[in-house]
Amino acid sequence: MAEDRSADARAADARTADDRTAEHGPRYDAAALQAKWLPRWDVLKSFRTDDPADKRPRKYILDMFSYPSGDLHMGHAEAFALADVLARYWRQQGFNVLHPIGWDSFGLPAENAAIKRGVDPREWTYANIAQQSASMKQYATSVDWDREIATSDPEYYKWNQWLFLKMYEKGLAYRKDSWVNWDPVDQTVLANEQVLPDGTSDRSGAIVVKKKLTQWYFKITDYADRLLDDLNQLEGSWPPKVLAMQRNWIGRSQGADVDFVIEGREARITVFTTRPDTLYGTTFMVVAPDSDLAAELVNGSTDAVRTSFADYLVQVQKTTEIERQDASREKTGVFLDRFAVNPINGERIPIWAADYVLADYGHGAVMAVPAHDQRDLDFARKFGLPVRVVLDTNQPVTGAIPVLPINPETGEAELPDDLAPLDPAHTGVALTGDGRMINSGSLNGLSKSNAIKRITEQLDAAGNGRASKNYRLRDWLISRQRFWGTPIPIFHAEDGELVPVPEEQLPVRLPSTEGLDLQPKGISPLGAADDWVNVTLPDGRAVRRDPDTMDTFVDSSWYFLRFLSPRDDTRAFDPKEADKWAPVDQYIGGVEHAILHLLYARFITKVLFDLGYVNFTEPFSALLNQGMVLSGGSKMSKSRGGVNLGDEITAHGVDAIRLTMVFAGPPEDDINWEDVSPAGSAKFLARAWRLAQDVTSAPEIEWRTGDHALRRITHHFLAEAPGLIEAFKFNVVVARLMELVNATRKVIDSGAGGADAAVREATETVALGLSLFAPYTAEEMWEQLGYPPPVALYGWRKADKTLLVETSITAVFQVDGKVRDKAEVSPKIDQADLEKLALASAGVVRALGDRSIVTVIVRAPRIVNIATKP
RNA sequence: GCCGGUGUGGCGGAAUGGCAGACGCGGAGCACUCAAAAUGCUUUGCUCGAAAGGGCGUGUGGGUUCGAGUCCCACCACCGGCACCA
Repeated sequence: MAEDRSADARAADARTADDRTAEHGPRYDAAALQAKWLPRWDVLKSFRTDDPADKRPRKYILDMFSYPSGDLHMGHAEAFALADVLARYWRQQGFNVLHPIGWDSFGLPAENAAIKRGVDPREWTYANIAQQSASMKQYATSVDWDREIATSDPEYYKWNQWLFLKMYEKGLAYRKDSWVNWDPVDQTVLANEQVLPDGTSDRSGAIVVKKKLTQWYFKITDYADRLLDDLNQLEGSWPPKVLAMQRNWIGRSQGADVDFVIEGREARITVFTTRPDTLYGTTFMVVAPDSDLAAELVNGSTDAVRTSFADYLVQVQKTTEIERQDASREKTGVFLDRFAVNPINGERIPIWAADYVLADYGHGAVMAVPAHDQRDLDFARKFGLPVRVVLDTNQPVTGAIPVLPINPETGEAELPDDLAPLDPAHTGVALTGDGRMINSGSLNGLSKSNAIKRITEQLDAAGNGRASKNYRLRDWLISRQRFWGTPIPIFHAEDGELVPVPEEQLPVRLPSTEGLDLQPKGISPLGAADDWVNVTLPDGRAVRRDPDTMDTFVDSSWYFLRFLSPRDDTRAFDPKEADKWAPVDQYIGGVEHAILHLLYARFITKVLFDLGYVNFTEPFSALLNQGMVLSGGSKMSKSRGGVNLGDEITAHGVDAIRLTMVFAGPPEDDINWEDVSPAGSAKFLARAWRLAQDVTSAPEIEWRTGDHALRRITHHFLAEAPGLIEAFKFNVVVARLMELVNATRKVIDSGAGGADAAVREATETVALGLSLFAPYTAEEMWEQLGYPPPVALYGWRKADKTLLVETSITAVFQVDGKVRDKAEVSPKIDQADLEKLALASAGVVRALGDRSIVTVIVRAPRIVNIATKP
């Protein structure tokens, strides 16, 4: 083996060995660096952004603020490391960067902990905030601590109440009595967005039940179209997944409302359908059994129907949400012995009640077209209802309108022979594809989309239908029957009148918990705070305060604006500051908020736009979803154990943990902590740090005199890194830094030594680059190199273009696409010379053998490919 | 079922249509050491071969191209979201 090694390598072996025994120099000590720099940075306050005269361009970099439920964990460590890279990067690029921090400090965990320990939620919350902010400072996030906010401060939640009142004025906050999601463990209502797909609460994990209650709602459905359409603006700067999830959640369907006359009922029943083209194929109607409509229709029916319906309703209400959503479940239903009239052909169709129709979507009733809708077909086959095909899916959509065979007896088009085998009545498979209309009067021959257009016009003209849209999105239920939240600023008069709390009386502060039982019991604990809840108005009326608190997602729906003027006690935020800084240029957070928080924040931003407080309609111009940190393949949490951030920091140092987070892979990807090496990161940091120890030249040294090859590597790094950062390829930047460190090490050990100018230049570049990821190490290096702190405020250096020009290039010679030889050539070599060189090279000659050349592709100076045949 | 995403060494991952596997982890060997740790150096896709040098190789199958991890078509697998939403 030893024979293969170069003389240089052996010399290096010997030298490093000697150095180590001889020197006993200082060792890299992460804990010591943290202890040294943290207090100094505290004094410097380098990341304040409050100078109104600052003329630099601005960037607003924000990570989703954290819930102070304990100390920081690995998930925070990843998110904050990533966001901090961007904040520090843009600062280096000459931007005035706003990177604030705050605490989403209202909510159930504080309240539950308070109940458990018998203390005020305030104590628990603010103790946690103190602990987390200390950890965050140690973690060296480059934030402006002067702008720190906590949503549980009255100075903050006052403005939640202000926002509520504004929305109330505009009719966007309203009360209604409705079926709501009820969490039986936390004893509070939940928004739809907080119910997981398996029907459990996202907080407590309890199976959510339905309860009929009067609650406060925000009218987010008024904004459904804008929330959906404006997603197009975010295309390319938000993750496709989040855009898809939001679109899905809003769930807009286009179609038509169709009015059906009901026998024995004055008012018509309107149904929503996305397939008005199939109106001729409607053979029955279905209403949701739990709708008011069903109850009313049953009332007007026979005793027998009333009995069977009552039984059915009991059965339906016993069904859990989870069972109900199972599409493979057998269809159930009862005939109501009532009839509707199809407006297009006057046909009399029976009305059924069945739980596959939902009371709170559309109008709670559907026109059933079994031939072209699978659910209707399943129902029709179960209960022996007729199936009529009105769209021939065998016919091509384009081309001449086919001539349809007419049955002379009925005068109707017959099912074409080739369609008969597909008859849904027999196959049980609905025909949902496109084709040509049949059995549909004036629609015959039209394609699906043309028929939809035509029939909608016809219905509209006749006054019994119109184009219509429906949404999956529901209004946002914001009341919570819990203590630790923003009180809703409304008085209830005895006659039921709602009296908004006058703005000048805000904030409506939470009372002391003294004497209050916070134990969840289904009604808000605030209702029992007699002194607080009972108020006499100036006009002498005795009123009661609304005892509920707001969903904490109200707090987080506008907090990014509060950071802009965090101490302003005259308004929620200063619109002038909003003009300057907002919207957020880069938002960073977990994908778990893809719908909840992001949808609400987008909604409130649009409301504030409509109210004239901001001049933009989307709060977050770009979004990055960091992955999760996993341990043993599953998400880490306090209950499940896993890796503890504090322990990791103690073992490897803050810088090594931060570096590990960014080096692990692309930011969006999950990190399996077992797959990465914080010890390896620490080793690299020590290597980088040692470079600064070894530099012996003074800061004034002339770069140009240094090692040329190393200078080229340095300047390639300077040229390449910014693009990589902006593409979020932090891991690649770290890799390039490692290469730069390795190259510098080599020059020190086996080249010009620590006095070389290029060694200083490279080491300074390492410090500047490293300051994005490992602030302590970078700061220490910077000081060692002879500069005052903070390294974070030194600008990025421009690459010297003359050093980027290649002087020699490795040309690759291929035969039939396989590399057979290489040669060092001038970048200016011309095509003919390169071809000659290739054809003459030993590797090419050997590979060619006696094969004959078909073509030679030359792309000077990089590649020659010779295509051959035997 | 619909929508979004991802498939590259033992592992994390890199690669404007032009040398696949940068950088790191892990492994192997060596140096230093009484020894170990730490550190440094060398090496490391699989495979045939003593070597020189071959063959294979980016989920599968096709296609475009002188040339495909990258572009196109059709699949497969996995992850995530939605789903009796008319």
